[in-house]
Amino acid sequence: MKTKLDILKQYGLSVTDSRKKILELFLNADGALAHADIEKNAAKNFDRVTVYRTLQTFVEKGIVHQIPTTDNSILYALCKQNCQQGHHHDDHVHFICSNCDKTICLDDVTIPQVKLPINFTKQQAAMVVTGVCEDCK
Amino acid sequence: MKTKLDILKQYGLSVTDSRKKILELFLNADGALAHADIEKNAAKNFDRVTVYRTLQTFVEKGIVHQIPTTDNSILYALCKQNCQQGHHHDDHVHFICSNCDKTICLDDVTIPQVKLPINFTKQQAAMVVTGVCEDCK
DNA sequence: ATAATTATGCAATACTGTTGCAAATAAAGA
DNA sequence: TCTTTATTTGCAACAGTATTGCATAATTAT
Ligand SMILES: [Mn+2]
Ligand SMILES: [Mn+2]
Ligand SMILES: [Zn+2]
Ligand SMILES: [Zn+2]
Repeated sequence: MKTKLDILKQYGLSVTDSRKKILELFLNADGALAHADIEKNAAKNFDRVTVYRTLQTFVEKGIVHQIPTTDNSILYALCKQNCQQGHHHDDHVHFICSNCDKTICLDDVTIPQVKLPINFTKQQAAMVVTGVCEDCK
Repeated sequence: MKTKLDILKQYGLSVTDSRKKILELFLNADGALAHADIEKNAAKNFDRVTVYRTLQTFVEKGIVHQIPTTDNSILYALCKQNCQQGHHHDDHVHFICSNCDKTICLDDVTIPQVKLPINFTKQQAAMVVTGVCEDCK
């Protein structure tokens, strides 16, 4: 089984308390986390700034990916595929439950292709579906 | 031709200087606008708070819709279809150009259906594609 | 024209995110 | 293991973003 420590080393990061703690939060979470969630659960011991910097590092390294929202908050979730430095393979759909507010990576639901107008070139695509999740059904 | 005034009346809003001005900005814009854009162009005369409240009202009424981003900013764009109070028909793809940074409503590109896992119910879907736009090609 | 309703501006306040720098910690090398 | 080097952290200061209550001003309805 892959430990927090393994993951940090695998991505070439030095192993520190805050990184271990924040990574643990992701491993135990059943949905995506907002900065505020992490701050609430981890920042008792760590400075706010450290949380910002850790999340930024994790995104850069490809340990977590970001999920866009329309409420001025970014959500973060563990990358499950083989994401690497500056190259995410985050082609799955995200689901936000309007009842329990959890955001879930639907790792098996691939973002469908779309035909863009002529002269538009695609680099990345994100898809967020809102609705009612299986638990709230 | 439908004027600013018509639009405001159509949605049951009282006609005020700030609403007219902000609506004008949207009508003249060739892409989506961030709060900051509006503040920069309109807030010479209006208070910041008024911009917040106006955008909120426009979203509620269905005059503009929001576009999610991963940079802690919300973008707003005019609704072109028949959106109404609390019921947006915003089923088109949004395109963010990584070169010129403009965000464009691809009104003719419909968000494709996705098959959700069992016991998940869909309410809304948003899709944001990044890449290079026709002007920057 | 007047009254009732609604929107605005202002001030205060809270929340969110960034930067520089010194101290602390971790990794690399002997 | 001890020492050196590189990296990370916390703090403080600051800038930017968003929300609220309330008095005043503007708009709409009568
Ligand atoms: Mn995901
Ligand atoms: Mn749009
Ligand atoms: Zn739910
Ligand atoms: Zn462009």
